[in-house]
Amino acid sequence: MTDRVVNDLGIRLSTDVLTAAKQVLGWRLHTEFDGRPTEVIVNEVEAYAGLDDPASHAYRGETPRNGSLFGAAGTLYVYRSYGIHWCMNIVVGDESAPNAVLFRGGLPVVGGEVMVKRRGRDEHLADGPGKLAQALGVTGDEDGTSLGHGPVRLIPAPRPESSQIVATPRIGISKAVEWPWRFVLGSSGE
DNA sequence: TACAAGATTGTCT
DNA sequence: GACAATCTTGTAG
Repeated sequence: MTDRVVNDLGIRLSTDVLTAAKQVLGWRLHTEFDGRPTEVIVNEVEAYAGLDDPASHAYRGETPRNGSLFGAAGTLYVYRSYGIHWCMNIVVGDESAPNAVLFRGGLPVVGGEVMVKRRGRDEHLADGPGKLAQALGVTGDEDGTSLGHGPVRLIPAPRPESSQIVATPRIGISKAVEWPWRFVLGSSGE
């Protein structure tokens, strides 16, 4: 195994981005802003392999925009999508391998009312990367914070059976679209 | 300095 | 099913 203890998190996470992506499925994303906690179970992710992945924001090297990607493992990378939405990633590589796992969706378990208020609707609360960030109240202000002790935390959970993990091609990208690096827990994604 | 593209979502037809 | 919204970054001239 290539697992190692991730900075600040006190958890073991593989440095291999594909393995790490499958590891975080079933884990919980917890945020707390203004004393209002929210939490979801991660059920959809995508892997981005930094310098080796044409679809990754890190592919062209470090810029002010993607600087967090080149930070320590366990760092939260938040970027603006299409000028409107925020999307959340966890960095799982290191300075030389800016790998990241994109959180694409989750199941609300805590703070449902808060998420409904933030989203302005009571369904489809977190079934997309932009929706997930909005439901959890995450914005660019949280970019670069630690998922171990920042306002956004990742909580490990027992790993689901591998038979419950479905691999499919990634969505919404124009490069390396055929790589099956999107992982969905159960059959909820398709 | 100007322009094109992007890891999306919500609304309208 | 098709398209508009919206803004930051990267690239070309």
